[in-house]
Amino acid sequence: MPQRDPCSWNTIIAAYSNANNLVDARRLFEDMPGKDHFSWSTMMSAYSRCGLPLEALKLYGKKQFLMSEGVFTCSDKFTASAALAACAAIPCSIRGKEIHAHILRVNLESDIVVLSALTDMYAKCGRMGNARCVFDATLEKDVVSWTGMIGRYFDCGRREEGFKLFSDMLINRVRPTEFTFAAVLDACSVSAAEELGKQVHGNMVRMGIESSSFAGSALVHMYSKCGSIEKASVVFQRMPRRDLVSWTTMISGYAQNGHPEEALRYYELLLRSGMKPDHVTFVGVLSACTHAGLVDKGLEVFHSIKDEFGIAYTGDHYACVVDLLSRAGRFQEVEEIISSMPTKPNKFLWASLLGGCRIYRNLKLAKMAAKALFEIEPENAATYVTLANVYASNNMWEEVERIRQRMQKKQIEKNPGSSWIEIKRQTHVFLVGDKSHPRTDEIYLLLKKLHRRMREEGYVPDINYVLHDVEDEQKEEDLVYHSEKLAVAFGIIAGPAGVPLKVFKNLRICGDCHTAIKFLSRIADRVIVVRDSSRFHHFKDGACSCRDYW
DNA sequence: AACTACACAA
Repeated sequence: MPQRDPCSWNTIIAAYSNANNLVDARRLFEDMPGKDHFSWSTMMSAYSRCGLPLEALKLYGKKQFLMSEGVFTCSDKFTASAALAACAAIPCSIRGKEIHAHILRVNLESDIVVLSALTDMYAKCGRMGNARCVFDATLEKDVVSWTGMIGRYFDCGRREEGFKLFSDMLINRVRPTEFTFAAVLDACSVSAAEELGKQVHGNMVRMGIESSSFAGSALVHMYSKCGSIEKASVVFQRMPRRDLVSWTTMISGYAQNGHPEEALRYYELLLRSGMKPDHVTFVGVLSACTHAGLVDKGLEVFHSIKDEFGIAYTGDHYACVVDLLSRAGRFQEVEEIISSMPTKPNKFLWASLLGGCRIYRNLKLAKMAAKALFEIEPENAATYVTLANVYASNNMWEEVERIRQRMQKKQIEKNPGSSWIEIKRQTHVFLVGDKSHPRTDEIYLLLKKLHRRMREEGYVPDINYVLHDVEDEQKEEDLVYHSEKLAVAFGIIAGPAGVPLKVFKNLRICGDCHTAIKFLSRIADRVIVVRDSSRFHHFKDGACSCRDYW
């Protein structure tokens, strides 16, 4: 190679860094005579991007030392923001505060990018107050300053403040980018605020940025999570460029919304388009097989991950395949998979297994799964309740009582079940037996009336679910007033006619409610969608999209 | 050259 000037050294270091080839980038970096700011910041960013923020900070320390030796005469904003980004990747980093102090000393606090990085660092280290101070102190905020702060509010669940800031941003006439919309739409997805999401979609159309694959995927995701799979599909069809994320979003959306065959069809289309699926894609495909009860197809897909696509299994893949097998009662194969795993099963794998054991009353494996779960997350009430259910279904009532006592002693409280429904952009939340809603009288009257009709049509309340559900301690008559039934009844009363009712629940839907809502969908002639903690149920004409396989 | 970054089932 000919004699290289600093510029060509840097070019090659940057090329290696961009290819995430840290080894060669670092080798060149070490060999380079007269490293400048560019070399240092490029190397640091590469470490952060590859998940090695501590290495980035080590380099920053070295550079600081060289500065004190007089090698550098001035500080550099690029290096400073790279250092802040590294701190942001380390939760609770106190190094960030030191770097902040240094930035103030060398007068870099007027650079807008440094300020964004600083805001982000504080927020990601859990210091929302400090982050907001820096944000407020940023004069001439640009779209990145706004988007970053908005996103951080959503990250920590401060939804209202995030939306408020988004509207402030629009008032300040800062034009959002697809980054901004992605953050806002994600917040809509989490809370299933479809009306709001729709309005945001409208804004995007007006600004002409809905069709990029980045923002388009966020839209597909939002509509899927709100149970509007048709709208998700329309957005997907209209996207001029679809990347792997778009496809994966669509596949998972179909899987969750009770269209496993569509999910698998889109997986085939994806393969035919020549794109290569990644580890996330397979989570969606496997969950489609699980929901459809297509066990052998699922196993075929599972094996293809490694054999055909050469992708290493993740803990999530193992959890998916155990879910697939457990729901089908194929415990022999579950045991084989667990013993062949190179890593320790994660909590989701154990929870899936425990869930399957409840269906098939498999006490032996239930005990094993519960034991593992008690170690991983001793505070989780669901483990106790499910294990108690397995004992109950084996008529081992003393064991059930023992678990109850153990929970009491450890003061483990069950997560209260709640359901909610959005009507005219207002969210109405219900707890079991809730009488706090202003229209409680109408709701209870309607439920009583519907209950009588359901009985006439052959509905039998399933008292088993008094025990089986997480909301279990209710007496039989309380089944009628489970939160999901209250929300559905309110939807029938207050929701616009002819529009599907969409109810959301923080826990899994109760089995009796599942049966009852099937009847309700026919009697009230309504499409009722219930999104519970694990999936969607689309009820129509007395049947559910899950075909009772859940 | 730096800051914000869409997909995953329990």
